[in-house]
Amino acid sequence: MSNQSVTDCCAPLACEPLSDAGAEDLAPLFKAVADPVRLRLLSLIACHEGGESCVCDLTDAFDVTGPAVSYHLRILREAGLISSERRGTWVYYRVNPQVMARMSAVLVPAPATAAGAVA
Amino acid sequence: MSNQSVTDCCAPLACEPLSDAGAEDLAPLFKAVADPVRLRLLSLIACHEGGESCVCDLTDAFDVTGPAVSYHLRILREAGLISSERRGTWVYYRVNPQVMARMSAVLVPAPATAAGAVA
DNA sequence: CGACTGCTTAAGGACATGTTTAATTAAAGA
DNA sequence: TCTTTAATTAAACATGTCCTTAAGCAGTCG
Repeated sequence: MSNQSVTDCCAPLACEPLSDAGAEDLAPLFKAVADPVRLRLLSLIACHEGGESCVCDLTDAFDVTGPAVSYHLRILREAGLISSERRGTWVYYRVNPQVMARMSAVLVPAPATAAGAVA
Repeated sequence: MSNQSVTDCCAPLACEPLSDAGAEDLAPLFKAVADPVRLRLLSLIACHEGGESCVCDLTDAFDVTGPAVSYHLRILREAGLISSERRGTWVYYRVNPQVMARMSAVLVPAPATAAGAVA
């Protein structure tokens, strides 16, 4: 009830027609995820022990140069999907599960005509 | 058990590190959805009575030219998110719920350390 | 301080996206 | 067949995306 603005701005696409504003709001999130490198980065961070990952780990994990990794992390960060924290020399990233949940919820297919579905 | 290749090629991002192949496979799906016009198209089709929608309805529904709608529908179709069928003069589109479900499932946040989660 | 590691920013260019107008195909009807 | 409506395709152009190399900034350690 508190932070519904983050977790559910929009009903699932299949429930009610998405408004123009809702679409403009949602599209950048999916755009951030619409890249193989960023999908893997997101996954690596999410799966990493403690739920966070150092950039150096990410850079080592696949065949992408340092600046490219930085670039993609910035895209994800600016979209709100991940957040960064510097601790000493290293920078750690962790995913924002609320945003992931919101994206996931929006894509859920038609709710199988469950009880009480009015819209 | 039958068509798992469609519905769950990849575990949720937060469950196990996405492979390179998995990322290349998934990215085009999100790319297709990473546009405000396409998000609204998808939503309009999914919500429309009977689960399908004529192109003319879609064109009328918002401020986009015919060719632009055709372009975006093609992107969605080639990504496998929707399919088209011509009936007489009109062409009807409907969404493919399996693909939606797959995308939704991949984005689901960490499974709350449920029982038996081995990955 | 000075050199070093970790990461980000900047500038550049190759390639992809999304829009427009004009032309084209597909079906229906007089 | 000729017109009309529905929808797609083609060509052209403006923007955006993502990579690379080179430079910059933030910390650590000797």
